[in-house]
Amino acid sequence: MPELPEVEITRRGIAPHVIGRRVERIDVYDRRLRWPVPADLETRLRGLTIDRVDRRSKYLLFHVGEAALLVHLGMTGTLRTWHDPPPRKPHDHVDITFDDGTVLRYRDPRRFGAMLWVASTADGHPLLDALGPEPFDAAFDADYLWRVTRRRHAAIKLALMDNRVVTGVGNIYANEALFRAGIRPSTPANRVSKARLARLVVAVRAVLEAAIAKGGSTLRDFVGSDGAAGYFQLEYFVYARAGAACRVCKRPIRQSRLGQRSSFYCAHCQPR
DNA sequence: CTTTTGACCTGACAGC
DNA sequence: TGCTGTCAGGTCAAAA
Repeated sequence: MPELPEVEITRRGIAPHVIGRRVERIDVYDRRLRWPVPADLETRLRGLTIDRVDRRSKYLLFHVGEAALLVHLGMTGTLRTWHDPPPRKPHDHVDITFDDGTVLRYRDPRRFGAMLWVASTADGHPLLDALGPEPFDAAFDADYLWRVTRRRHAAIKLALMDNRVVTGVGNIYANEALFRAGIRPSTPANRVSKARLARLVVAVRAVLEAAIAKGGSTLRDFVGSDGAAGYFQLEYFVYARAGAACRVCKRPIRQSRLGQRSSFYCAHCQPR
């Protein structure tokens, strides 16, 4: 579910409730996430104070001194804070209780998410070390995109969704950004001109910013840290709109498949 | 190196 | 009311 905007919404919602708070207890009800929740997580984290909450790609990092708790929401994960949490429901896998009684609850029906321990953020972590630039980094520009796509013959949409190229862009926002940039998703990456890559950089940032401003996208189950839904799905130009009229030219939106993911585009607004 | 495919897991929905 | 098949926001690992 969550792409960069939803993870960022989660981060902003949670940070004020947990920064400066000391972890009093950790209850892991089900360790079977994408990787098992480390058996020693409780003993490592208990008693430590959260200094900062960062987002890197779609990962959240709860910094505690040199170390950090790393959380990924997978496809269906949500993190919510409660002052007085309701009874645990199925798929509520972890509760972290702070010294002021705040409870941070991790829920993830499909269990594609992760909760791991990073011993030293200075030393890096295998999941973080190979990541490309953040979309809002100055390093993500047309020259950079041009350089890293020279040997890529596969579709530009696959490059855009590759976290080594740029982080945080998933299926929804890749489709939306390519529409805004007027680029057909199936175009081989190395055949997109530098001028159009420059448009793509602008479009990626614009769509992510707009989504964050709307609280992210709630398709099935995403909610922010306070339980509020997002509304950006109402502004989609192409995603999940197969057969519907293009908001710009009124021609039908088409659907295809690239790398086992649904792709949506307007054949007129996104010419070959 | 790039590219493709399968795998992980649950729930929702369409069609029979 | 079942049952089966398909699809879903992610991304890793293996194989080509």
